[in-house]
Amino acid sequence: MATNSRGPREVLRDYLVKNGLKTSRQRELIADTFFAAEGHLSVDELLDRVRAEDAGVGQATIYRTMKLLAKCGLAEARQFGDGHTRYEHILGKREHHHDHLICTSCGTIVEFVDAQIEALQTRVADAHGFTVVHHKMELYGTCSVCNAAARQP
Amino acid sequence: MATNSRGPREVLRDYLVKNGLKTSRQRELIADTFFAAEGHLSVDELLDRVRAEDAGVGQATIYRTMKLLAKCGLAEARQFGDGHTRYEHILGKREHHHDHLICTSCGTIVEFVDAQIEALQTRVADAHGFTVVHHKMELYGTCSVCNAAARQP
DNA sequence: CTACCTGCAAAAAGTTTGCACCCTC
DNA sequence: GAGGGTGCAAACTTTTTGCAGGTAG
Repeated sequence: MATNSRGPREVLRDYLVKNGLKTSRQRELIADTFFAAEGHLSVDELLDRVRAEDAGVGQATIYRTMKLLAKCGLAEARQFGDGHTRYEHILGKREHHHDHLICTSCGTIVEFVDAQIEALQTRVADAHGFTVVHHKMELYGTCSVCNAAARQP
Repeated sequence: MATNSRGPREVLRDYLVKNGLKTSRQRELIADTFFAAEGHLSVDELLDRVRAEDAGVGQATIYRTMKLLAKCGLAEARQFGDGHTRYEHILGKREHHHDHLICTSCGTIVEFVDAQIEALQTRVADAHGFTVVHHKMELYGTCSVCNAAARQP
């Protein structure tokens, strides 16, 4: 139960210790910067923000650290097809996994969870002999504001 | 009504003529090879198959032709996060939308549709005032073969 | 002091583009 | 015959890797 209250830094440290790895100024800075940011950062964006704090950080370190964060369950890589890998933070979201509603008109992104859908996904996977580890679901359309605007221009 | 019975070659030709472009041996070979194959080919795979027929085809031609097929609504590019762009044929699948189960171990991709999930997606969207136009759902995990292999190495 | 970690730069990997020649229309 | 199409190779982009030197434990 105390386990659930650990923050990113603690989860990272535990993982490092457990695997004989070391903490470093850069790793903590990158993790902090990543978790301080909203939503889905590309490696470029993250690098910019990290360098605003410490201009000496190399891009290779960002790549290496993000893979590390992904391995210890703190981050997840996402591909939106624009050629840039983006990372999303998922700490504490394991039980509260979320999906996305994306407004193609104004760009608003709403997160949601639907237990019934999750259950059905598992059922579908079972039917095909798959064991699902994670999933992505994105619903694209127009939000209420844009819908209203379209009706009364 | 005759419109719906046009095959890929006809759709492609129409598009070319309409846009002042030209047919070519390579374009038809690539389109034929692509449509003769089962779903989700990477550019590499497609290039191999095309070269089995005509070893002289350049990879740039594959890239250019696939973009062309995407433009005329015959194919759709997809990114499953393994660093390879894959194309899926969508002719006649407009009404038969489907989602994907992806094996992170061997790369197998299974298509599925689940009406209940689709219905629930609409319900969720409604609850947030969204009107969904299209969506993407990908379930990542391990397929039955890889599950079995993992249990008995 | 012994790994591990970092920054740099070179290397990979995937995709695009410039160019001279070829082929449709 | 003119303008698009092709193959080749070079250019680009994004990510990975090799190395020499730095640093945590």
